[in-house]
Amino acid sequence: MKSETRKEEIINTAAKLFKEKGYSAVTMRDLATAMGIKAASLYNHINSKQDLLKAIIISLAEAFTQGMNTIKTSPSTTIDKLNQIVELHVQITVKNTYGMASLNNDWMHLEEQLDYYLELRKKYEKDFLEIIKSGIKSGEIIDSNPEIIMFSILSTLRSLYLWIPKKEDFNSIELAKNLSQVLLNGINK
Amino acid sequence: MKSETRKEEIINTAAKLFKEKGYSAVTMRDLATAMGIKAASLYNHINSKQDLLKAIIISLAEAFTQGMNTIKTSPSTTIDKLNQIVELHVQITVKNTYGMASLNNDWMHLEEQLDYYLELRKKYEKDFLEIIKSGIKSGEIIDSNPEIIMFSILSTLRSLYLWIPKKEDFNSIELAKNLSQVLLNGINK
DNA sequence: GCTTTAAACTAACAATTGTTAGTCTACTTA
DNA sequence: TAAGTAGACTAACAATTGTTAGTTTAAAGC
Repeated sequence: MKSETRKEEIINTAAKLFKEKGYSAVTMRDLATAMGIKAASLYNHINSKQDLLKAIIISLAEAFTQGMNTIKTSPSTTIDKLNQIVELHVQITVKNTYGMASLNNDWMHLEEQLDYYLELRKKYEKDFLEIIKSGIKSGEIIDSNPEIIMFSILSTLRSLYLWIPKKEDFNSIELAKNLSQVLLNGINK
Repeated sequence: MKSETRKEEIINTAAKLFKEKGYSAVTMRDLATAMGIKAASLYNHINSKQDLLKAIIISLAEAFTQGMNTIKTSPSTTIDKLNQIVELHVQITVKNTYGMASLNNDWMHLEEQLDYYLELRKKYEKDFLEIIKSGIKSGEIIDSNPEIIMFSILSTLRSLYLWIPKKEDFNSIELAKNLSQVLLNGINK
């Protein structure tokens, strides 16, 4: 049984660098330096640069897919489902802030896995839109353009990685509550 | 007097490619191919790859700065100022969808101009936050965390380039109106 | 104490990168 | 018609890229 800890250390360091400069601008020598070793040594643990990106992005995309599946099949109101979606994004982003940058900005550099990623994303947005549409139908949310509603919420949630602070005392429950309030009820008094 | 048209054609093509793959992943040979010429020929018109990024980003950043200056000194209510900010983003994004991708994702690859860009961005966010805070003080908008309110609105506006359609019949006034409605009044009925 | 193994190293590779120098071609203008 | 110019070209460069091969080191397990 192979211990994965060193490999995971490399993946996490890679995610951090990818967030700072983007996948394409990070060289294997950059990554090695950040790990305190030589570039060639990386290959005792990983197969390729490409594989790092895949490891970072696909696991995140699958976490979102799984979360959405739970939410959409739950017997909740539309408003509550939207709250759960906010919580899902906050929770995943807090756990992997660096990786979220790659998911948002470097997915196009996936190669064999690109089609799979696009499938997952398409499905996620379809499910999201379905929830909004059914909320409009039931009269729970305003009868505005559903695409614009989704776009507005999703843009904010996808940008969370840029804003979520690194401090330890940070309260993710509080943030999710606050965010739901603003996203669902607006700010106009 | 040098005619700028060919140079601008190159800049626009570069912006388009930068949106698709990011600045670092686009080679000068990619750009040349997209222009239908050889890489070396590009240098009859431009100084460097770096200069292309600078030309794309800085002009946009300055447009936002100028727009914000107009808005913040106007004698409007907070709600109206926020409406004007939405309009500003929609208008600039419609005019330069490709460039907005670089502004959002490739600013860190600016070199000499990086500090200047960061200054402009910092100032913009400070002005934005000031508008929100004064709206809370005056009781126009809800007394929630101002950073979260700004983050929520700004994330949506900064992601517009990903969603705004390319079709000619697209109505940007309508989009701005719709977006303001959702961002300010929320979606909860 | 011997063997195995995880994890580092040096050296090198072929391909790709941004860029420069110098040249040719075809309009435009005097 | 001659001169100038905008804009393309070929050829080449030095540096950097991801990656491989083969070797050394030091700790763990028998």
